[in-house]
Amino acid sequence: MDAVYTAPGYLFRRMQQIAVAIFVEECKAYDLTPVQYASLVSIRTHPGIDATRLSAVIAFDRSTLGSVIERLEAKAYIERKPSPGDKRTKLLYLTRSGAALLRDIIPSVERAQARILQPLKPADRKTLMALLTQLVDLNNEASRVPLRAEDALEHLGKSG
Amino acid sequence: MDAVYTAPGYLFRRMQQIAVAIFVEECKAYDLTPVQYASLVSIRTHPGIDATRLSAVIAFDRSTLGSVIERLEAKAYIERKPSPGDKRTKLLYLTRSGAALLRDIIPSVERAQARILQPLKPADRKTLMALLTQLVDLNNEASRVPLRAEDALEHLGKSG
DNA sequence: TCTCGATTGACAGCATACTTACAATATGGA
DNA sequence: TCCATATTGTAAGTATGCTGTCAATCGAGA
Repeated sequence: MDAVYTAPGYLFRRMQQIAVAIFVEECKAYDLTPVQYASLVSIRTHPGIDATRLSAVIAFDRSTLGSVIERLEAKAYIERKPSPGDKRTKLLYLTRSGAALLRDIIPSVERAQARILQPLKPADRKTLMALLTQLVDLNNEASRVPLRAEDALEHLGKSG
Repeated sequence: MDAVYTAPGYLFRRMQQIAVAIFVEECKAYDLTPVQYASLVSIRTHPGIDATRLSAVIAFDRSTLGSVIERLEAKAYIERKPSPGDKRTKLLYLTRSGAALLRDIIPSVERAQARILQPLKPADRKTLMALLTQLVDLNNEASRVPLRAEDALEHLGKSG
């Protein structure tokens, strides 16, 4: 591993940084980070989810997510309500303002996601995304916080 | 962008986290992070480089790199010497101990890099790496700290 | 019912990443 | 030579991302 440039780990780090830079640039009018955006989307999909389950649903670290939620609450995009059944957990809900933000920001997010892959030919974009999706899925257990979307939903009301 | 799971940005973030987790696991005997490793490798390749040029050579943020260098110096893997020509810059060199560490850690790093791609079929690994390399290169200017390997070397002694 | 083990949110501590700012120093042009 | 401008390292402030730990709470089994 003489030069670092050909190592997959190095390239994934670079791509992550590029993806974040593009996201932030496209969404700068909204002052929302990629992590905050993903959290909002998942809270909208699963209203009343708690922080631990949210961390499993988006595969983000539980400790980190705590401060992300704090910031989202400070910006009044979500609110935390005590759980009736379990005094330990706090349930997460989008506020009206959070729902509105999500509606407004989506075009910018889509533009960002498109820009990330834009330099490749359309066929190559498809190929890369297919392989990337596969690789993330197959390596799920290797990450510190594996994705547990299904399991997490088991414990919710799970109407849908 | 209803579900976050299909967004390239989300997938690159996940892969980066997976790659770091695998690196750390394989290299835990050495207590070295991926960023610290990349810095050491580049300092070995370019002895006497300064921090600003190093940041361009590996495309890491200049501010962040400051503390990375501090930690590497604290561990005695590198040393900083004042530049004879320029009182502002400090030149970076591997110590004997840093060079030894690099020699020892390389098998673990190679194992980590192989493990990252292992779940894919060999042909798919090649395809993914080719597309990823292309995409990083074509998006170079989009990142906050574009790679400037060539330019950076211009200003050095540049024996090789 | 009581107790032990697990879960939850919170916190401390470390390591990237990025922004802005600043003092010391260099450099090029008037 | 002098001065406006740029560069370098550093620092402060914010945001992930991870490791621990802890108290409060929960749940299951004796």
